[in-house]
Amino acid sequence: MKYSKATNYALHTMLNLALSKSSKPIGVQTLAEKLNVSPTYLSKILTKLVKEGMVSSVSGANGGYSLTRGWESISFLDIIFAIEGKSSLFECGLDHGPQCQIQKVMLKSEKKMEEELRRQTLADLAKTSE
Amino acid sequence: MKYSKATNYALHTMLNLALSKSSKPIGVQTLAEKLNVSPTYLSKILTKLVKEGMVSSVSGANGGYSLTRGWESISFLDIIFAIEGKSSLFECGLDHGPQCQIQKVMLKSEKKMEEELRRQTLADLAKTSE
DNA sequence: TCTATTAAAGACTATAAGACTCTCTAATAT
DNA sequence: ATATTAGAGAGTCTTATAGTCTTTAATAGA
Ligand code: SF4
Ligand code: SF4
Repeated sequence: MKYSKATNYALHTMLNLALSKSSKPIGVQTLAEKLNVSPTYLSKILTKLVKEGMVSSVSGANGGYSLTRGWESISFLDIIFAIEGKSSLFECGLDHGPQCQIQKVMLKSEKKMEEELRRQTLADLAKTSE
Repeated sequence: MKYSKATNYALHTMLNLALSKSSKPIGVQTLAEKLNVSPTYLSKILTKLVKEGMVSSVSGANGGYSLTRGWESISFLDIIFAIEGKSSLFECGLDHGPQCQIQKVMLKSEKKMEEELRRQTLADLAKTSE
């Protein structure tokens, strides 16, 4: 069980966008170079972020990507969910009701991690990384 | 990012072993039937648990698997680590030193989950599941 | 000592998910 | 119009998971 590389790229890209003071959008070409990853691949990741409303994009010349207003409060969890999906890490396929302790424990521990990831915002990250 | 099925099987098998009052070891055949999984596959999972010292095995007629002494204090985390390995969920491959906030956050959140998983023992599970 | 039984090991196959690439279309600034 | 840039979709490559099959080692009991 590992985070996907896409999540890694997404986190770094969001940080790059947050650190860019420019008001101009940044092209995927530029962003991809910093991460040493192919532009077309990063493009798909960015599209997911756009669909979740954390990033806005503009096509055409001088187009590119930029963070949406309110970006400061975007959390690590938001970014991770955008890429990995929101479903639980543990799924047994069955449902043996409330007497099932296994799911209860697995779910609770997962929530603890999510809680922490929700607490960390992009603003925090940008502040300590600049 | 999902837990593997093997982890699921391991947790259920450990629970089954804990609930079995019999002092006789239980064969993989029997254990596999309960989970509806092939005996040879479950066997590999059990071997991992044996190697971690949580389960003891005896070959030959009337052989099988049983929990080792001290099983009550085995935690969910122990079982999960035995199957999934102990390495971090987030690995970027690089090391940009202490100013890297991304790793810091990811690692910390992971630890929160592990903390919770370490708190839950097999004894707790068996008690509330019998 | 022989045989049935059971775990362990290893090679192998199958399926699925992740990590891309390529090509084409749509939007937009100049 | 044209150049530039994002988006969408199909297709490929690689890796990890999931699982099978076969052989060997250990042990109980006849
Ligand atoms: S006991 Fe819980 S975890 Fe296990 S199969 Fe039933 S619902 Fe799933
Ligand atoms: S900044 Fe941190 S997470 Fe990103 S590549 Fe460097 S060490 Fe890894």
